[in-house]
Amino acid sequence: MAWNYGGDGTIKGENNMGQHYDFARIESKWKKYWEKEDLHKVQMDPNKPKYYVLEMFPYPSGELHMGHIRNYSIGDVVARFHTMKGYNVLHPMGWDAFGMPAENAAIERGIYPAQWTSSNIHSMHRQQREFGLSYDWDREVATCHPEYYRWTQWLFLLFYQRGLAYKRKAEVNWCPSCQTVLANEQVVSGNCWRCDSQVVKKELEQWFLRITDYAHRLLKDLDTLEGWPESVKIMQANWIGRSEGAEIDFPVKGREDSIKVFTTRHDTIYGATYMVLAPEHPLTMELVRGTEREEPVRSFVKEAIRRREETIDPEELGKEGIFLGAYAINPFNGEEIPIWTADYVLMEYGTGAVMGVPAHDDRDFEFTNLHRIPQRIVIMPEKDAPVPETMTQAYAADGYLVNSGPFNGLSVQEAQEAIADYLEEKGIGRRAVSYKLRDWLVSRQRYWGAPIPIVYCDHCGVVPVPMDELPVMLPEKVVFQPGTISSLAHMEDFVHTTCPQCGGPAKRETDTMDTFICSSWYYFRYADARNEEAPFSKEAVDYWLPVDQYIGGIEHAVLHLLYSRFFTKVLYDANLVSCQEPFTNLLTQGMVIKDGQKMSKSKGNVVTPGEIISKYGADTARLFILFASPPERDLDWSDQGVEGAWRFLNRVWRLIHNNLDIFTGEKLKPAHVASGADKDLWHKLHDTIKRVTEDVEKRFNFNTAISTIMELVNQIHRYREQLAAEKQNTALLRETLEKTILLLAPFAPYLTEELWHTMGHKDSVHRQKWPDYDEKALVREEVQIVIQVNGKLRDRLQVPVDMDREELEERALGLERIKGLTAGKEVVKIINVPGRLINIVVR
RNA sequence: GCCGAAGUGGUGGAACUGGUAGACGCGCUGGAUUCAAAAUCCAGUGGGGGCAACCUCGUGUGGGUUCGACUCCCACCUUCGGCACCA
Repeated sequence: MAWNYGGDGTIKGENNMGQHYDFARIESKWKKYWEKEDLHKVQMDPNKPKYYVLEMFPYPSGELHMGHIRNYSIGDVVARFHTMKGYNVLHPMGWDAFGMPAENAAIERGIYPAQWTSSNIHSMHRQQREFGLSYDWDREVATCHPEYYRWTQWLFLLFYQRGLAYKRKAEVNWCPSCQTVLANEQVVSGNCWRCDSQVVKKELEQWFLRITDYAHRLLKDLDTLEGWPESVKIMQANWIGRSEGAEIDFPVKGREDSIKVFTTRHDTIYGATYMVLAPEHPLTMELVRGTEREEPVRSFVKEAIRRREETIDPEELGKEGIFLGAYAINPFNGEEIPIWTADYVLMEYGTGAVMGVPAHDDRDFEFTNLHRIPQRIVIMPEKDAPVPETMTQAYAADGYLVNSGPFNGLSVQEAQEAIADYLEEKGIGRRAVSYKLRDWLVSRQRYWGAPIPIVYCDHCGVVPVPMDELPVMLPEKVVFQPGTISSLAHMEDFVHTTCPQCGGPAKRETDTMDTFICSSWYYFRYADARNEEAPFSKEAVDYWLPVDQYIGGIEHAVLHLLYSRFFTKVLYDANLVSCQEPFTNLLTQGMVIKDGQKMSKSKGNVVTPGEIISKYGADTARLFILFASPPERDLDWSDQGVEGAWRFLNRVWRLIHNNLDIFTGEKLKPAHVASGADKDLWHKLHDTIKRVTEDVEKRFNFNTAISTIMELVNQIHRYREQLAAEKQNTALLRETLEKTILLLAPFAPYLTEELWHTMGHKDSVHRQKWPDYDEKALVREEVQIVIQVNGKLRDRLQVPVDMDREELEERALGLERIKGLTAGKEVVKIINVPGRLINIVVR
């Protein structure tokens, strides 16, 4: 495709109109130049405002895909733009390098995970360089390197010291295919987030991080994240799931115990006709012990738990339950209500016990219908309305209390206050808040992860590895063991160790950490990536953090993004960082799709970055991706669209090369803008600068930024073609062409660098200042006014901007077409939007 | 079921604060250039009507507010995402 070129980059031959620019030569030339010049290396500089732009680091799967390229192209424009704007820009890249695929590859191909990962990193790193991404490679990190995971382990111990890491036996999510446990966030509609297998429940002793301690702050601080999409904040808020309500103690008849329930509808307390305990609730078996119901209840509980270990299809779960033969006493009216156990009550939420109010809760309504438990209406939508005998569905909305003793007549809101006050006065309950968020399960029964730095000693029990003995090295030469136990557990050399406290024999923890821990702090490490004394220095993170602009996929809305916020708050509390939120602005990019579907090998619709780069080069690929749609939306891949981007860049190339005479010869004087065509071009240039600046800076609408530059290029072409050569203003043309190249530089870094030098400049285009626009150039002398009659467009007028209102209206009314439309009618009023339109309202 | 986002030409998308709907690109049609092609350049391109000037309809559907609505309000439909026995 690229032939017929001279060594100096110009096109040879008589007709140079028809050829394409030699992207391959240009891109390899400038790539080397930039690397030699360390163009993208950054250091702390207190004299410059900092800007930290970050793309979510990738898992090193082996090859970049278009989603990556989109992610990096967006980040690169933001980085380059801010550099040109005078910021000290941190733009790093690294590898989320622990995780399952490396183990699978190891088993399939007989290659160690470390080797496989490292070779993947190499090839992806090379591709990233080809794309001309402005990373400071000196800060590159990989989470699987001991120099990195040493500090991941250090942070785990920090959490441990602060009481935020603990081990407990719990019912946890187990993925049978990945052979490991999963955090709640990693179960998507009952399936494993990674392999989509159905997840089952298992009771295991596991490590947790106490994220629930931070539930309140994680929720509250969402309000401070003005630069985040509403949708992500809502998803996090729903995930944290705060509910306000009350805890109420129900004494058990004939016993000392009482049952504590959590409810958000304590106003319906007089409607409670039964009580339900979760099958695992400690009182469930206790209440039936030694009675004739012990056996049936035991088998019910067993069965309920067994069902959870098999399939979890909420649709199939009915409302099974069994009466325990015991009664609770409603502390408000002394009524005795039967106590049941049922599998629709979860031990993990609230108190594991609920009061059943069938008349005002859909689930309770269903349950009582099934098990013939009475219902009692205590809320009516209207005050003083007759209370019906029966109902066909529960009434869960607002209303007024009935059948509720002294609280009758109160509204739901009033009753909630009054009843909560009453509970607290009598000491039989209290206001309470409950969260859906659970502690973060971080143990993984996998080899390829950061070892949890804990040893178990027969004498001393659970002992953390001292921080100065880190890292606990992951042995690289692993032999994989099929089965349910991590391969690490089979490595005797790893397992057997000595106790750091007593020196006696001890065993290491053989579970590794969830890789989401590794990715919860990497953005801090970039600030000080080679620090061997600490995860990072306070000085470095205080200078660079928080991340000003974070860019990545929406799929991490409640995974990585929630965990990272949690980590940041813990590090803040430990006085290691000064920010409470890690990411000031968040951009969630859409997917890259083709033919209406996600690109995938099985569908055969994959376009690889490699093939695009060899056919068109990096600039074309980047330009197309940024032009085809705004970043948050899905991007429809189109081969013809790529062709369009390619054509445009060639058009820019020719625009410069066909005007070379302008850039050589004598130094040109400042532009004198005289003729109408000059003024139009001058205005267009400054209008373009303004619009591109705003599109990139405020709106991230790179598609419209690029289309605006295209319009400018089209206008320059027209100017050259329609004006006789001697009438063309070369000074204006030169300024226009130079600024066009500057505006395009963040989008097409290679081509613009080449053309910048072609124009005679010696320094890199990427070290230039972003062009300013001249307010004077934006002021038009004439404007087009739209003339409407009754809101319909009927004519247009070209008038001086300063024409006064009366004259303008007179002119409008005098237009032939308007006269025809207003003849014989009464002009009711005239709307005048200055500089835009006149609307004549007639009757 | 609950929460959220989005529906605009043949197509990707634009219209930023209620003020010219369809910028820019793709595709298509016609023309220039060429022996011919590729490449490039120019012109046209929402539907219907008219020789034309123009008229008329048109932003998922139905209402409403307004001089004026893709934009605001109400109801609904479709698609996509999140949550889902959370008391």
